[in-house]
Amino acid sequence: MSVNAMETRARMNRPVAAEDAQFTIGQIARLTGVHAKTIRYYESVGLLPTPARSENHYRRYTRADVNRLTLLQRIRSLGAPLPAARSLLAVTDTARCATVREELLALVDERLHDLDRQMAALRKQRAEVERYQRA
Amino acid sequence: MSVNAMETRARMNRPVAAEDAQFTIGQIARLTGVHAKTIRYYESVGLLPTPARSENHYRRYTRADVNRLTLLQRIRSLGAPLPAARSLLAVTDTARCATVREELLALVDERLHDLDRQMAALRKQRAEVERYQRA
DNA sequence: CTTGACCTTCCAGCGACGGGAAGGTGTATC
DNA sequence: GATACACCTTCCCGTCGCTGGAAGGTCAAG
Repeated sequence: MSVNAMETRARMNRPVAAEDAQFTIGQIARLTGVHAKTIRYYESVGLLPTPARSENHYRRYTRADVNRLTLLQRIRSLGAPLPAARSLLAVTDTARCATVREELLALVDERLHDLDRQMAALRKQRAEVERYQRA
Repeated sequence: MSVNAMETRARMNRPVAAEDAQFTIGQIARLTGVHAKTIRYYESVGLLPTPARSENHYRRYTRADVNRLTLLQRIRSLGAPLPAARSLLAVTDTARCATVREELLALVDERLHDLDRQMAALRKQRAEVERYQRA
C-alpha cells in the first residue's frame, strides 16, 4: 500500500476534522524522521503515551503525538540523555511555554559550552601531535 | 598495600634497569588514567597485547604498554571508535613515525570539522527556540 | 491468488565499558 | 599467628539507546 493510499484510507475510515487526523506509526516516522522502531521504543520506556489502536491493532497517532515526538527528537539532538528528555517533556505537560523555552535554551547553551571545551582540548591535542615528530 | 610499597616490591622482586620496569594493572591505570577494568577489556578485544604474568598471576606491564595505552586513550578521546583505534595502532606497529602523525592529524581535523558542524546546527536551533515563544 | 508494503510482538545484540560476586595474594599491624 | 586491608584474578550481568530479525497479521493492487 502506498503512503497516499494509506492516508486516504485513514481519512476514509474516520471522517474527521483536519486537526484530529490520525496517523500510523510509519506516517509519523516519515513526518518526524524518527524510525518506527525508535518510536515503539520511546513508548515502551514511557516517553510517549500509549496510543489508541485501530481495529487492526495498528497504533493511531494524533497531531499532539507528532508535536511531542518532534520536540523529543530535538531534545535528543542536543545530546540530552533520555531521563533529561523525560523530565523536560514532563515540564511541557504541566508548565507554561516560557518555562519550556528557558529549559530548551539552557540545554542548547550547555551543549554549546560543552562543544567549545571539546574543541579547545582538540586544538591543544592537535598542536601536540604537530610537535610529535620533531620530539 | 600502598602504591609506594607496591612499586618498591616490584623493584625488589625483579632488580631491573629503569627502562624495563614492570607495572601492575593498577599502576598503569593510575599512570594513564584508564580504569583497570577498561584495560582488561582492551586486552580482551585485542587492542592491547596479552601481558606477561608474575608468579601470582598478576599482569605485568612495561613502558611500551604504557605508551601504547596512552596513545590509545588519546585516540579514543578523539571520538574514534575502537575499530578505528585498532587500525591506527596497527599502523604504529609497522609504519614510520610520520605516517602515524599524519593519521592522527587527519583524525583530529575530522573531529574538529564534525564539532564545527554540530555547533552550527546548534546555533540554528538556538535561534529557532528564541523565536519559539513569539510564534 | 500472489505480491508487497505495511503493521504487530518478542527476543537478541551492538559498543564500550561498569558493577559486583567470589576468591587468591601481598603487606602492615595487633 | 590472626586480622585487616588493598590489591589482584575471573566471571557474568547490567547499562543506554537503540537496531535487526524472526514469525506472523492486515491491507490494497495486479
